[in-house]
Amino acid sequence: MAVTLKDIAREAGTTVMTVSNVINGRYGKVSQATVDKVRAIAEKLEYVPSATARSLVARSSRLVGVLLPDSEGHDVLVSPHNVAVIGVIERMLQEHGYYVLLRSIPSSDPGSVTAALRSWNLDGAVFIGFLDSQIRSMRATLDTALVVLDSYEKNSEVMNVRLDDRKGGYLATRHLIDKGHTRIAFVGPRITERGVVKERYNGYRKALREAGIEPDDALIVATDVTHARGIEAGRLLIAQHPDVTAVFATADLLAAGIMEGVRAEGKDVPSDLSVVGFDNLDLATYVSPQLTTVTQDLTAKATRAVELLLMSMSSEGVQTAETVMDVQLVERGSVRDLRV
Amino acid sequence: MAVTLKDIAREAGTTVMTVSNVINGRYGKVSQATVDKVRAIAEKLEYVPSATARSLVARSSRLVGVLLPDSEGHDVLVSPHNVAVIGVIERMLQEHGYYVLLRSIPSSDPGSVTAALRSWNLDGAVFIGFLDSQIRSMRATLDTALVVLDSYEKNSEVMNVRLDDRKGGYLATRHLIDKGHTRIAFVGPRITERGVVKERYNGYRKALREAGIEPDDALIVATDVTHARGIEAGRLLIAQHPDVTAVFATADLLAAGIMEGVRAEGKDVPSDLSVVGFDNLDLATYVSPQLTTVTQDLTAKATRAVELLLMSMSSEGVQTAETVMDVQLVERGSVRDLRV
DNA sequence: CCGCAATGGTTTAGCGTTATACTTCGAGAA
DNA sequence: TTCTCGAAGTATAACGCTAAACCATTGCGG
Repeated sequence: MAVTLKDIAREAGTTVMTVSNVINGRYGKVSQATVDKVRAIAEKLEYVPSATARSLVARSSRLVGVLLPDSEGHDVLVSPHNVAVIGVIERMLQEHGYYVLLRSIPSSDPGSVTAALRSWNLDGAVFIGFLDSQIRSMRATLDTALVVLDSYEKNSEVMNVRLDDRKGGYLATRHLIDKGHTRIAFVGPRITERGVVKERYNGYRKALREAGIEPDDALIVATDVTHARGIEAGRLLIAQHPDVTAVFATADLLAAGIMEGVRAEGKDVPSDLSVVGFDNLDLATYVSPQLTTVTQDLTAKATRAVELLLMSMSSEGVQTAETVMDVQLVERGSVRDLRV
Repeated sequence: MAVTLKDIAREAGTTVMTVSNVINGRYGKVSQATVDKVRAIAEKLEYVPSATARSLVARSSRLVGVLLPDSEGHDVLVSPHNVAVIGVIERMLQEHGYYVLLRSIPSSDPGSVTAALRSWNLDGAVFIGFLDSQIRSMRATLDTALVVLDSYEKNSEVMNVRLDDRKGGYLATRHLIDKGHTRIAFVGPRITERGVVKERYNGYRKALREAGIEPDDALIVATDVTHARGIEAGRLLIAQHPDVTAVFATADLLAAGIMEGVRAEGKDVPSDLSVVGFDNLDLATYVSPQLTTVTQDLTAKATRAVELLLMSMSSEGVQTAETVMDVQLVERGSVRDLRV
């Protein structure tokens, strides 16, 4: 039995409404004496207002849904990247008096789960790592302030915060070119019509073109983003592309695998093959040589997402459809300078 | 404006109560015709019951708090280990119709934040990765079903699910002994009065003793659990303990660092030094040689925690004070067999 | 054709809050 | 003296839902 306003009112010999006024600091209508008495009693009884009752009358729950694709025990929540983002989001929202409802969404029928969420009268929601089709289906059932992370849909309906992946791809490739490389492979998931990979690929092409190098489709290795597949890719490059001196991998996991694959073929990184990754996971500093990679400021990204959400919730009429976060190259030891 | 029972009732020409009965499948009191009509309308209007209103009357929120220590951007939520656990917990609770309220708790004054959580009338809570003092302070302000993960307090008040760390330490050390090692170092955080490290250390001692080897305090290296510190530890071992042929590290991160430190000194794993880790992170298979390590079944652990919580919430009067999860050794490539 | 039960509802009240309108009391202005 | 006004409350209703008690109509055995 939680303590309610009623309990305090009874003990203070006043009405529920007066107690409510005191608790909420609406002192205009209450004498100092009453304020003090009520406060003392509330303190003594360890009163905590009921969030459910409040949301009911306020038509606002102070609840923000953070939704992730359900990955059957792997992938998205597990990605260190997203985890850090969630941590920052939670802390920021907490600071602003919001609570985070964490929810994994099965890839089949995402709409049904979002419908369930609607029952909580969310003030806002953050979607992390969803496909565009899923976003649409979820958006349809969930009607709140919304910020999406890392979507590539040109959907002006939702606010989106994403990386400048193209620049990332450009930076990585450009760096390799600057170090004298000309035969540069691209290793990543299959390139689709639009999306992260496509953007990174575009950056890669741009850097090549700028340097007067014609992109060669034979140097594209499509593979899953896992360490094991990285190893395969590394071996394959060594075995079948002796002319290739450098690789741009779209993920550190892949890059780390490639490094190992190269070693498995009796060659070495960076002397026989230079590698640049993407993400700057902790892992990048655990491997040896340490991985040169493209990094993003996760905190900045999460912060931006929350800022947008907060603005949108306070309905200050935001219309920043898309925020593109900057990206940087971190030079470490996995690239060889061919010019010396 | 969310659709309410009232809206449906109006459209169906009946009362709110009847609609409520239909929605909740209490068909005893309703004619088939009415059931069909109401359902059709509810469907059409995309009615979703208000969770807040329901919790208010039901005195149960279907909400479970998952609380983590606030780590200022690092440590606990970030630990891949906990992340996986949270994922499993969320999924299981979701299956049982519960929602997860994720909350990071500042180490200073944990009680104040838990008080805030009380406002949500949580049905249950899971504490992950807290110190005993924090657990006590939080327990005091939060009055729900509770399961704690990885506590070492002998606190029969709360249900606790933890690893068999002692066995882990034993298994790791025993394995090294079986492979012919006798000078075995212990690398981990400082050993405290009680806790994870102490347990693992006890297992280490037990294995040594059993083999007739007297534990030598000189072989204990106390250090933080980071990759960088692992490197230092590895170098130190090579430089100052040439007689040591094997190490048990209490964390994979540390073990991976040690392997690199060894290499930095121009030596090799496992030929010059054998290494066994603990945790079986993904990382363990990314390093080369792959790391022999102690593994736990995270899914089983999370599952057990949720089972206990569910039982406790349905107040079936559980009193399993402590569940100790089993642990296993995974043999990979970081241990040399000295007997051959 | 009365009484009684089943069928299919409706009404009332209450969960813990808050917004809004209304009351009471005393003091100062007209 | 009456009128007005501010201070300090109180009373009522509403948020969306459910439990529980309360009708109304029909059908049927006695």
